[in-house]
Amino acid sequence: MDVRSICLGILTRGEATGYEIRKVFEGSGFQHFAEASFGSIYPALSRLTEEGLVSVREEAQKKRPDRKVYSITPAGRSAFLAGLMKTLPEDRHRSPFLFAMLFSDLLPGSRVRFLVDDYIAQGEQKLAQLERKQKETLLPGERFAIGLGHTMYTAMLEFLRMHRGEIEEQLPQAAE
Amino acid sequence: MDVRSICLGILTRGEATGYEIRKVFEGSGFQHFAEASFGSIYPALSRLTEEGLVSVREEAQKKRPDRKVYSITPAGRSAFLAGLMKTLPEDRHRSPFLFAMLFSDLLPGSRVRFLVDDYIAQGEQKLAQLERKQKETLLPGERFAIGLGHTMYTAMLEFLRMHRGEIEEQLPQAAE
DNA sequence: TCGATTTATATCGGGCCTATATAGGCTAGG
DNA sequence: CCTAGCCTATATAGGCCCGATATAAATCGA
Repeated sequence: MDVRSICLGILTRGEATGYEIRKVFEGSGFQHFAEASFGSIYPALSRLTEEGLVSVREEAQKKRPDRKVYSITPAGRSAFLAGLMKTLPEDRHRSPFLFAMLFSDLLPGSRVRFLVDDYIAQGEQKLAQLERKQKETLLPGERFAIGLGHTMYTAMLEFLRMHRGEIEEQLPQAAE
Repeated sequence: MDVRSICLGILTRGEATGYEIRKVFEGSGFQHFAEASFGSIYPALSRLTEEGLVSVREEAQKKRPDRKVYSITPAGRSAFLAGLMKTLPEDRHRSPFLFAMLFSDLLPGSRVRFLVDDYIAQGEQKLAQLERKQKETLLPGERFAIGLGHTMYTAMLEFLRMHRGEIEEQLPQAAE
């Protein structure tokens, strides 16, 4: 989803600063389907303000950068929901790990084993994070999204443990 | 993975045109972890040629645009493998569908049901495609990547069928 | 006490995608 | 038989987004 919609979506739940919007998707168990960087959030909020879809309240703090608290306007809420009524873009998944595994026959067996170990460890961390999140009070949609992530990471880890041997067993012609 | 590496990777398996590189990831069962558009492939191949990592052979066809067939050079092969030996970037997954589900409480129930139906249908198509691909002769790494995709899509579909009720049951305050 | 982390905004360069342009051949349906 | 749409094939421009960097002070931990 584009960063504009991400910002509007967060703001439907209450006012927030750019910094806070970023943190919602940072280490919070949502990264498996949406995220946005500062470099895109701040320009997006500026443009949304120009267009009247959000409003700003500047809290000039003593000796700190001005805290700009954004709120969604009625026009912004309409635009956000209108966006969700149009055809959604397709999912996009990028996995440098799986791409690398495509060429496991060209890599030293030790490298393949390391990459698999590392990927499993990362998956376990994300699973633990999702489980922590599941204990919090969540909206139905949030519970659903977290639950789906949990299911998929669990299935992924099981597959990795079951099938890693198929790419780690080096064929004779490949050098170790 | 960056487009440069994707191009080099394909070319380790044999020469190809930009058009053919694109097609490898188009409807071929690999889209769930890697893809690249023409708009990035052609510039990437030009730069790789300048850098000596690939070489071109121009086949001037009668009344057709020149077919530029690219081959990887020894330097290109080294650079590609060196890239796979460095720390890999993390996976990045974007799902406008799951993002929209986060706001299922703000949407009409009919819209939520439509989106879920559509997403399930798409998932079934991808699963069928992966199963067709599994019947082909594949390298171990390819079989592994396709198998993992199959496992995850299967788990995803099961979750969707089991839990869709949790977001489709509208709470009283939400309008239909 | 001093360094690291956190809060907080902003910009620049670069990478990648979408849409568009060009152009002729093939194929299926009317 | 014609023609519309798709396939092959390369290329560019505009725009979106990310990563890195800059700035600046407060707070927390060793």
